[in-house]
Amino acid sequence: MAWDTERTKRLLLDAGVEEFSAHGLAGARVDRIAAAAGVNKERIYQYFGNKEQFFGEVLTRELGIAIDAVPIHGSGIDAIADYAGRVFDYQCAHPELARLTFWEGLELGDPVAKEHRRARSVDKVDRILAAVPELTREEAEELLLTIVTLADASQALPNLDALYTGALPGDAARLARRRAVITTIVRTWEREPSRAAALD
Amino acid sequence: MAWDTERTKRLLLDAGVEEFSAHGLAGARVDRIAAAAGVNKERIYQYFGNKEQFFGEVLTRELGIAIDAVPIHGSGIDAIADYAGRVFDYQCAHPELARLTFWEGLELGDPVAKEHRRARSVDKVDRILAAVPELTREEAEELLLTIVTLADASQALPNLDALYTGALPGDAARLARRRAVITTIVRTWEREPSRAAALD
DNA sequence: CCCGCTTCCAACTGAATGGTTGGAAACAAC
DNA sequence: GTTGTTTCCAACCATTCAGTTGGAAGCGGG
Repeated sequence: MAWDTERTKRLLLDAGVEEFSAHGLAGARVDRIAAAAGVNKERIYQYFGNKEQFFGEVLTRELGIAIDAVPIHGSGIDAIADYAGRVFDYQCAHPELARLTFWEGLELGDPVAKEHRRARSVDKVDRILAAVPELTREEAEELLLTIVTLADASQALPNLDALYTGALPGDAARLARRRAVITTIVRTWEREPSRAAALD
Repeated sequence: MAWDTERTKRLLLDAGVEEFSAHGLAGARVDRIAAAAGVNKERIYQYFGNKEQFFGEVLTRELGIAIDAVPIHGSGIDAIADYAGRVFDYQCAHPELARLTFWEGLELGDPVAKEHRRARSVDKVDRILAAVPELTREEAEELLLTIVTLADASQALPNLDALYTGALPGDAARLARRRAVITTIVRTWEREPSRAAALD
């Protein structure tokens, strides 16, 4: 077979998603990633520098895929509620992503590729504002943060779920209920004149 | 000085809070904990078994303190909103706790001292139901989960905050706004006839 | 003051782990 | 088919880490 370095890189990134999602940056084992990818671990250092930089690449790739996969459509608060539901669905389908995001927050503090991701976030906020012009920018920011936090947490923190609802992991009815809670919360964003007052 | 094993244990637990909160279970270093406590690390194994059990003790103690520190008072949804605000304040004052909770969710999956904590959660839900009898048990559970998730996340995940609001860490005005968002969300729980319908 | 018991620790160990290296094999150009 | 370059890997290395051990020092009881 001919050289196919892109394939090798992709194999490593795929294995990295699994490993980092499961164990985080400190807990991940470079040897395991290489073995799962069927590639020598030296390749990781050659292609990506070191473990931490590699983690950054993994996270950046997954985040990029996710943000493109869930666009905002339509207008009105229901469009945002619909968006929130689809964010939730995406997280359910790709639970690694929420875990990666949380590992990043805990282990790194400062986000990787900060500028790039910040720009993307501003873009999302712009789209929310375009869909619901009544909101202030700050309200839209808080709304987006709330959506992402709740959707991510429901995937990444099964412990809270088990504790507060007694739910078993993978309970579909539970997931549907949680989804409904989130979309309902989003819809309240427009019906609350007191909200704006609270944000003086 | 006389023997004071309780003091030694407390020193270790205190140092454990710091270390585990900062680095998680996998990232924490037993040597660092012992050094910070001014105690030999062998004491950890003698008193607590191993690193993971010690982590469990640390988390259980902190959680116990926290749950007692923030009770539910009064009745009506405003009492719950007030409770949510105080949960938020407590998390701000003790940011280690949220991080410990998140580390647990990511690294352990299954909660430590599950039965005990589950019972305490049920008790909290009971108190919410007592304060707001119109809620179903499931609604109350979702409400509590939402409160805890949002309050914890705002402390444990500065990366999301930085990304979506561009806030610098430690911005007091930002914190106050976030607090208002959470209490406002709580208050919507009673005004939404559609919520019950959504939870068929 | 001595004896049994507990608390404490310096030093050690065995196993992983992140990262490196020297060279073999695949490839392209000529 | 020879040369130069790039991809790839087995084996290696230095370090770090969780956990152990053997014994010193503090303690209460007689």
